Amino acid sequence: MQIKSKFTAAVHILACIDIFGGQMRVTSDVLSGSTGINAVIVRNVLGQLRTAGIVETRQGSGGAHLAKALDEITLYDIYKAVDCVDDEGLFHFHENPNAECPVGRNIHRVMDGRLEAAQAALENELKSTTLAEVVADTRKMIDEE
Amino acid sequence: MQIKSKFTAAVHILACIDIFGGQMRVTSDVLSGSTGINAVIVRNVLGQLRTAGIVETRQGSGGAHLAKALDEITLYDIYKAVDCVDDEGLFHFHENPNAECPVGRNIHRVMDGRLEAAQAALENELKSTTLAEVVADTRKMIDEE
DNA sequence: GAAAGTTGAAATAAAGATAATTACAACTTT
DNA sequence: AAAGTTGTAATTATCTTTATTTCAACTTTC
Repeated sequence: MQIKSKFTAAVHILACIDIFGGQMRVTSDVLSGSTGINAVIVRNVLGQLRTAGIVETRQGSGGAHLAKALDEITLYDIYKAVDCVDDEGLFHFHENPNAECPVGRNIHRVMDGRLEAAQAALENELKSTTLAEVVADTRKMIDEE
Repeated sequence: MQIKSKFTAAVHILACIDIFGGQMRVTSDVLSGSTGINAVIVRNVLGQLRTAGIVETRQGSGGAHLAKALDEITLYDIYKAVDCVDDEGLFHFHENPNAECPVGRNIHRVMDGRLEAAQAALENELKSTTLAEVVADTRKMIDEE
């Protein structure tokens, strides 16, 4: 079980938009080349990031741009934007517990609060880093190569 | 994307073993009946819990028993036992980032530490509740019905 | 305004992961 | 010996994720 690669892909994409944005038009083809991800999938991710107000793209002209300052975009914003986790939550229950069984009909409620707390802990951690840090670290690594 | 239901299933199973253990032989069939999960899958989960030293089962005789005190089993122990998350970690990277691209060949390293921290936050939260609490809450809910 | 290049989006296919099912040998108890 | 159970392997089904194909709508440039 893994959180879908769309999340890390989105971070990769945003880093590229910032780092290459000055030098070239960062099209879905360019991003596909850097990430190894199919260009249509890249466009889907960009679409979700656009809906979330994180990037700007336009039909025809080509080239994505950040819609916010790097330090105003957290990893959590990206994670939310690409829908890593739906409304059901990160944890999954089996659909058919037996309502005849006293444990079966209560276990969900007993667990819910605790699982939400665990998910919140993960998400809070993601809120604590911004793209600014990620890009700064990436630039540093590139310089040190 | 969701953490596989084997985790919540395992918690359900363990709660049943404790709550019904006094009254009946808790076989994989009984557990299948309460959870709605196929009996073979239940046996697989029990096998993983046994390997982790959480339950005891024996061929032939039938009926699972807890191998530890309820307050010595945390949700994290169960989560680990059933292999919700493999060695690759909770977050998933696309396999083929372009090594020619300076971002492509560095982004993984940049993100790793932060993603591990997020995963650790989730796991620490799971460490903070024991089966004793889950079972106590379940019994309370049953009594209040 | 035509050509070239791009985005947005839908539909379909491929690949991978999760859960269910079938089948049966090994084991315990009665 | 019979009945019931576990452990395990093999297969199938279902669902999710990712890739691919296709094309209309849009911008820019010539």
